[in-house]
Amino acid sequence: MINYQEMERRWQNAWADAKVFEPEPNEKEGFLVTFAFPYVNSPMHAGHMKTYSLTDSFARYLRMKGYNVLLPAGFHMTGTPILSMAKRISRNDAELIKDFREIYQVPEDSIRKMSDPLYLASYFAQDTEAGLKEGGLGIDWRRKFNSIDPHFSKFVEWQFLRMKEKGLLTQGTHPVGWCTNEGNAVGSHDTKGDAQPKIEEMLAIKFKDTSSNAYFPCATYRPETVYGVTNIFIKEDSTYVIAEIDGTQYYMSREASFALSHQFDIQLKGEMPARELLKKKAINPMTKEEVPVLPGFFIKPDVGTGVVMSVPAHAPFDYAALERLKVSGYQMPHMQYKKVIDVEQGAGAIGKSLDPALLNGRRGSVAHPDIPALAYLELMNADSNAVYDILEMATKAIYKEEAHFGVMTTGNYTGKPEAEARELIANDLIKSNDALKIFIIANDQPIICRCGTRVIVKIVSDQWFINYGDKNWKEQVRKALPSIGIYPGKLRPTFGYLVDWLDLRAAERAQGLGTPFPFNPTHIIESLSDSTIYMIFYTFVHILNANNITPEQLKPEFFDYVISSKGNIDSVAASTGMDNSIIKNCKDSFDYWYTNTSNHSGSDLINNHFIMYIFTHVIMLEEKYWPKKVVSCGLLLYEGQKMSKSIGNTIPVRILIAKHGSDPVRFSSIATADLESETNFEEDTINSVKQKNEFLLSTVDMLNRMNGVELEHIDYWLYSKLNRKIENATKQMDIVELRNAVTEIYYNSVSELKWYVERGGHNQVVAREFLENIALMLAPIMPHFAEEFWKTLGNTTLAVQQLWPKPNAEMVDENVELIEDIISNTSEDINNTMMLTSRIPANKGKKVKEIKIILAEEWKRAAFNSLVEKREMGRVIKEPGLESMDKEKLTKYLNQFMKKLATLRKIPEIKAEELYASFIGSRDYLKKKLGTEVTVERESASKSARADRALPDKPSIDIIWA
RNA sequence: GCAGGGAUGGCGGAGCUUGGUCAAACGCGCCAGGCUUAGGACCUGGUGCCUUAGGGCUGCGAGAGUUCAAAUCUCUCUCCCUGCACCA
Repeated sequence: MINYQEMERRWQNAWADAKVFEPEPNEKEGFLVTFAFPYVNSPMHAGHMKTYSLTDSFARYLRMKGYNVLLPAGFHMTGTPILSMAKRISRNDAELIKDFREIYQVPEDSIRKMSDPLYLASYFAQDTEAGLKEGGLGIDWRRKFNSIDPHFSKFVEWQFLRMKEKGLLTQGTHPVGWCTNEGNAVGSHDTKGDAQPKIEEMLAIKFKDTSSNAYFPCATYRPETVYGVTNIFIKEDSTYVIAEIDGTQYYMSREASFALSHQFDIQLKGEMPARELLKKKAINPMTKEEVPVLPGFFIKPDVGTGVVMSVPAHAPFDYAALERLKVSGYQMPHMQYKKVIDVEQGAGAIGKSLDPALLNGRRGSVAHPDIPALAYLELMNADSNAVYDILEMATKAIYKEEAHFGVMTTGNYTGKPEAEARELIANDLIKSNDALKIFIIANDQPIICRCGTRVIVKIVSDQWFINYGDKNWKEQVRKALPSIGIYPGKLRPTFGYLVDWLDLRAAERAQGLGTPFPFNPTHIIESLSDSTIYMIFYTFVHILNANNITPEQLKPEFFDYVISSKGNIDSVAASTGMDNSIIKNCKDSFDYWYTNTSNHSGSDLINNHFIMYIFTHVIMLEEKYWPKKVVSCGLLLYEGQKMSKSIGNTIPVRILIAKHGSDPVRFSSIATADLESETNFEEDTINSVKQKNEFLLSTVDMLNRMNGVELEHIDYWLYSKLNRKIENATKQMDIVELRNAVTEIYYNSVSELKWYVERGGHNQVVAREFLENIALMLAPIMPHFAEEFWKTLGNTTLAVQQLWPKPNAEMVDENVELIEDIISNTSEDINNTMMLTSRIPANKGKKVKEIKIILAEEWKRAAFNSLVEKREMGRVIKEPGLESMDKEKLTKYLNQFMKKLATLRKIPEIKAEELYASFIGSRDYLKKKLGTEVTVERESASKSARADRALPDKPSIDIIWA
């Protein structure tokens, strides 16, 4: 049994001793391979490790291909998740502490200290580093840094300085989810249940109170229905207030006045009892009609403004509320339900958007086409008394239907599609000051901050953005994209799309660890924005460290010189106080490593990190330093399930490695699915890998027993398989499809080796060559095992320092492989046939005495191929070499193919004699396999009645029972 | 809603770019046999349906089409997954 822990430590030490992973520029071509540096707010789990080991494997592959490869690593500590983790610890969050204790096995005293975000980050950084080392990643640790190191901050400051000069930073306002208690923006990691606040825009249309100067701000998603308004709804048992915005007074619910106070400058001018409001009338700003205010049972005071305009013809809730009021005897004026949108003009049909299962065949029989809201309810076999869910469903359906097919039948935009009219009307209303744009949290459930406060929308002003929407910038990126290798290639359209999609992006935040934003030092640079070109820093950070360079010395002109080749070295030396040689060293190092890069990350980062990485490189660097490869790798499932804390299956990878060893874990995570797919990590795979590894190691004993000298048919076969394998595996490794490569290198090899032995292969030289190549090709994926295997095969060098095998095309021999296939197929055919014929009554009680394998005569292949080519029997008969044949024999043979002529393909050149010799040589094998006497004969010499059935690639079989 | 990706056997998952060699790789599961005190592991064979000689039939989300020939090309439909931003 392999002791993985012991073996892996041994080889990790050997690599360290040989300094394999501490490269410096040399005469070879350099290659900088990076993975998105770990975010250290929790321990690394198997999902993270998948990306890292995949990157390591690719780096190892490139190294064996002859590149001088650098794989560095650092840690990401910027931003709020670390902060919010620390806050949860200081709040004594029982759930989190339990996870840290039980899943992550963090010691008690460390947990306590984790209320300090810096402690927490450095704890997990150390833990992650240890995990990466145990995983055997070939990382140059001399270059380690983290994103809040003062040296690195200088680099980020330089980046933002230059980006501002290029005009790529802009200021503006934008809505964010906001916690009023903590006073900061909240993302999903700040909320209970990790819910992402969904911010949506609504319009509050201003209906003027006829008896005062105040307005009813009616919140709506559908301003175009303003033409169909019959009344206004409020919640009669809620508290309303008079809120003043910019000198204008509005009636709104108390809750709304609070939520909107972070979007507008609101002055409260006192309460307004709902019963007073119910006496009022208001003017529809679009139609100038006077409408009453009524109580609506469904109004939620905490959504929008708590004031809603009622469009009973198109809104099932409005319709239901009015009808219920009528029934309850509420004193109300006569009103006409006005249909303002028609779907049939737009090729729609009322009810088309409803789930057919709900309809029960009622579609088409619409009783009230003039009141779509009612029509929908009727189709669902409901009416104004419908329960909330039914009303909700009807609302969604009508909304969808009308947005899709609706055409305006009233107003300024009569005849226009509803979707278009909505935009136009909204703009008109805002322009004429008849509406306000408001934002709401649109999630179905209220979003609650971890501190317990309900999250609202705040408009942040003077916020700095990176303007990824800049036209010229986008244009440059579009030009750069075709020359960037994207793996998997399938993602190229996505990247193209994202280039168009990416727009303004906040560049700074009020909270979190990180680099102060140079143009507003009370804020920090947003955490994705400080990590777009950080790979540059790896190329010279170790030089800075070794020479004790202080952060203050890292002036912008230093980075200008090293990265952008601007300025001259003497003046940089003078202003920074650094030696010329150090600066030159940094510049040379950057130039050398940055010409060939490959950046790897999980597929979840495509639409932020990856795309920002490309954008920023293109704008900040000379073309020769632009990205060369980006590799996105699919996520990881654990035993078929997404890793998630709530399921409790986030497995810290160190625990997995301690249990199984790194190589089996690496193999199971990176080699069992193709690049873009989710890998399903299963312990079963681990076990089967371990067994195959044991088998491979044991082949050495088998080798030692081999004594063949002459090359035989089966040896050529193994050579052929080997070289074909090398060629295929290389192709797959080049495009980072490790799974396909592994199928070739590992799974197929094991079965080929078994076949080789089973078929009597016994040439030590051939088998050793095969195994050595397997060992080398496994080295990128299971580096420790590969070393062990390589050594066991008698080598004293390190596999990691060997070159990747080159295929020898001349050793690929289709003919030999084909013959082997024929032998194997024949054996299977015989087996099947024996089974079938054993059931014949005539054979009852008998045993197979002998099996005759009868090989076709040489002319049969020629005649067959000629038929495939000529398509006519008549022309085949006249072929030179065939024209002298017995016509009857020839046509009888060809006749069997005529009805399938279209599907036939030529049989490759196999010499009948060669096939015969191979079958003769395989007699022992077949005998053993079939457990009976086997004779091989030529068709011409056979006395069997079945002899003439022999085909060129399919010998005739005659089973003799006795 | 918009965008991208997908739908293959009991399951996972190839193949579909370049239509035929595809009843469909590889793996798992299942069945039978061997080995074993037993189990596990391992080895052999089988695993759509039918079949008394290597054969036939049905089949790759649904439907239609192109073709001598389609899992593979075209069109329509249904369903599923992912993302939609200031958040790592």
